[in-house]
Amino acid sequence: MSIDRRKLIVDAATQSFALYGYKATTMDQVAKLAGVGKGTIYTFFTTKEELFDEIMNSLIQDMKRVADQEYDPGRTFFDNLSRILSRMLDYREKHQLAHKMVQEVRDMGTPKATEGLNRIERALLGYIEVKIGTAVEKGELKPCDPGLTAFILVKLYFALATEWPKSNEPLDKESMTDIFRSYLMDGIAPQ
Amino acid sequence: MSIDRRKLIVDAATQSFALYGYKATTMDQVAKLAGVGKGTIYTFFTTKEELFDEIMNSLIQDMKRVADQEYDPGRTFFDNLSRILSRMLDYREKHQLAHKMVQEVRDMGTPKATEGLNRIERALLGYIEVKIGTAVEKGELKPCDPGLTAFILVKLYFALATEWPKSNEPLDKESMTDIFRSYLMDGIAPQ
DNA sequence: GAGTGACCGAAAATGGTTTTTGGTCAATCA
DNA sequence: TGATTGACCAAAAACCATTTTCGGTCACTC
Repeated sequence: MSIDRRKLIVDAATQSFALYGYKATTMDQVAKLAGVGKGTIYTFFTTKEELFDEIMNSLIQDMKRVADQEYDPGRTFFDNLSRILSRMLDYREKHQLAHKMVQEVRDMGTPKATEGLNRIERALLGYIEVKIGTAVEKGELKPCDPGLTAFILVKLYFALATEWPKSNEPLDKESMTDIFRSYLMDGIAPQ
Repeated sequence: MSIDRRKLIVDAATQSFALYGYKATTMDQVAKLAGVGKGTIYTFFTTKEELFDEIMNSLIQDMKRVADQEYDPGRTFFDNLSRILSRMLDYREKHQLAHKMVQEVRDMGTPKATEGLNRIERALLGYIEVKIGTAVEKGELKPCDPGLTAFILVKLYFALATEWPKSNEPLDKESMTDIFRSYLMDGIAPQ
């Protein structure tokens, strides 16, 4: 059996997207990196977009794996939540491809990269939504709309982690957990 | 006493900024609209930016006036809060100049327009911060960092009002108030 | 028949030229 | 004589014709 050309292509493309971003990686470059003719790419993927989509799928799967690693059923919902969200933020910063996407969206607004980031966000929301459903069942949370609750928790976490520091002292992980607990678990009504 | 040229200029500039945005209004145009020579503008404002800044000051002052109008000391903190925030959102949509700024930032990212919107946001945060301080004093809220709390409340409100509808059914004003009450007043911990 | 790379049209980058624009200031009022 | 003006300037932006790049195809090769 000959070498797996498909894998060669996907690996080369992953590397190129991570290094140069979506817009700046060319199909010629991917072909050369993979050591295959350009035409060969098009026997596996009909367009550059489709190739990118597959790679984004893998990225999302990987993030899910990492999130699962962080989850500990022995801990409370909010503890797990803030650890998972913190880990996801970290992933976005440290993982080469994810980081490049963020940068490309910020600096050039490439539509396809934006779409990719949106898919990641939707996947994260879906993931948290499930965890919320479980927490509600286990009685760790009041009954609530899991979709809406996921949205609130994720948006708030990201706003605190990325926008708050723009005009204030950054919050460390523990403060974030405390804030989440006091504002969202207990509420800020007196008593 | 001759006509108030300064006012002529400010009015003309306000109209032009509202109609064409920051980038697309030229000092020549403002001069012509105001019916004065271009040089005259520079006897009152050293740069286009300074002229714009003064107009933004007026806008912010006006928003504050509108917010104050919405405030009713007889109502609860959360009721006032969500009515004020809803009114501010509405203002940004309906007020010609504010609306044009939002559009210009979205479509072209004009730095000076972005700065203007940031100033508005900071002013709003400051305004809410004061209201929170009062509410804490009156015992309507637990003691908390008013700056942080204002950030959380405003960010969450705007996310729910502008981002949530992108992939969900929009929330009407009453739902928003309910959400705020149940998530932030009472918290989502059981009991 | 799997694999390739020369080739194609469309889109984007390039760069040199023209136009616009924020800001100045000598001339001109009043 | 101090307020007002608009021709003027340099720098930035807009334009536009030309070239280059790039995603995708397909006749050819092995």
